[in-house]
Amino acid sequence: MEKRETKARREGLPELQNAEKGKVVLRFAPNPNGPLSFGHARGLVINSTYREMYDGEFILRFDDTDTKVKPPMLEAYQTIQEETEWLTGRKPDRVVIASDRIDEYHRHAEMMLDQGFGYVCRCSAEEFKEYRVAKTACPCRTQTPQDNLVFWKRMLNGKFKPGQAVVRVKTDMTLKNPALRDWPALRLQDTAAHPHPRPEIGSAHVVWPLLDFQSAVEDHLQGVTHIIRGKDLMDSTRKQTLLYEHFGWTYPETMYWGRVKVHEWGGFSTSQMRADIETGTYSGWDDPRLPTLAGLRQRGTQSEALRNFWLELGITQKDISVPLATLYAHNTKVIDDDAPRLTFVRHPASFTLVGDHPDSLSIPVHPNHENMGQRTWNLSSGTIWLESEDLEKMDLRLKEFADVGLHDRSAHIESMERSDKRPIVHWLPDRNATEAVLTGTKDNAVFHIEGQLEAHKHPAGTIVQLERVGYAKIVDKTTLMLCHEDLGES
RNA sequence: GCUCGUAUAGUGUAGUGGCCCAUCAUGAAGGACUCUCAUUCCUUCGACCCGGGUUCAAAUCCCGGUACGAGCACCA
Repeated sequence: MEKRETKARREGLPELQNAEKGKVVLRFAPNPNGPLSFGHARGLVINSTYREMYDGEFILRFDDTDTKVKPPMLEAYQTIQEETEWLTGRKPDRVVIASDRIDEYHRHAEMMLDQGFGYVCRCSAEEFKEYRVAKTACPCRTQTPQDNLVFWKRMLNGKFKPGQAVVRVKTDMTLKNPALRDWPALRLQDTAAHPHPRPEIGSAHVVWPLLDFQSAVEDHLQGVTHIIRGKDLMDSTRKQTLLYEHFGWTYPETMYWGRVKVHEWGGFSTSQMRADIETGTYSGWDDPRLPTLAGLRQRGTQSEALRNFWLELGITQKDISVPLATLYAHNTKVIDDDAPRLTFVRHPASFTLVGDHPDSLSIPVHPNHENMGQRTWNLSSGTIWLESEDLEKMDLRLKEFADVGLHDRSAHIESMERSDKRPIVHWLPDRNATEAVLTGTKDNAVFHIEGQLEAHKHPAGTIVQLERVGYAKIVDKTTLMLCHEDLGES
């Protein structure tokens, strides 16, 4: 009987190992070389949800220690904080910027050299690779701490060019895993040619930590207790654990998730998107075709839907491929109850109403929620719009109104009550219609559909349901953005 | 090549030796409700990678194979 409890389907995320309520510290550390993407959302959602579960702390950390290969984008520091707040529903408890902490990393590098578990290596990358493969020590490995500190000062003073010297962590050249053998901790960057975009940093430093060192030291300094990240960083954990042993620290608990691919999106990289935006392939970071948070928001994806999506996937180490339909299903659940109904007649054709009918019509804003009020349509002109795709059938039921028969350009009212099984179509009196364009995406292309939109007072940003068409976001008076891909139109 | 990791329905996911002829969601098909091709509700379909072993008992433990992914960057 008690055992049924344990067998019941687990709800939400699994428990954290070694976690004490109120004492859990988590972090998410993106590179600010662009705004956040769909994949980043996983790190944000999982880590911030654990913060919630354990009443702990959540740190947003900018790992901006490369000025050349992945140069940070200045605006991203702000954007990412806003996006984090949007997605997680609150500000991070702490924000740490790695480039503000260079002195701290230098201090630890010096400790490492002084205590003899690190050394300044002057081999080239190619040379060292041979030593790594051969499992033999490079000549620099046996230098005394005194010598290492001298070389260190020379690194700091710009006496070496990038590539001429690097600080390595002494591990063991015979370790089974080649990735762990005397891994590099800090290197030189030509910050004169490639200054850091933050004006307060600029060209102030030439010795910069690599991710494994920076992240390891910072996690310790911030008291991080649990690290949950992609399994591509598993070797990172092993490297960092070796460093922690040297320093006499204890490594946080770790969990990993696998790769996620979205069927409809190929492999997008931040740098590739950046290039495509610059060449005009995409309109901006918020282009609805892009797998960025900005792009998803642009098309009306709710943060709650994104959270539910990632929580449902959980943190398995399996590499998976999911269709966008899964995300859309979550989004539909979130938005439907609040989405006012609106009529949008695509490719409209004008008809004249023939027959007796009232001058006005009242239709609920939402069929399931009377308290959302009524929309009132004005029929006095006797002219209506019908969707041209609906005209194949000559007998139609105008939704909420009347059965009509179509002859030429007129719609003859045959009955106000529903009298048979004729198809129900959406329609619009011209007095309540304005021209509008519905924008959507399909197969990485943008399409526009012209039509007549029902007059409304919803502010920009409102998610509405266009009856028989789909959910859409109101962009401005005459523009709508389709929330979910695939309309069968192009 | 070396190292590490993962393998449950179409797609995701629960399950850590007996409650499992396997959970939940999504998807597909059918139906109910509805004056939307929406929402809601109901029904049906459909899976433990392969081969050995341990055990009274294995999706669950062990070994081997296969497949897929990641790391071996002076990127993150």
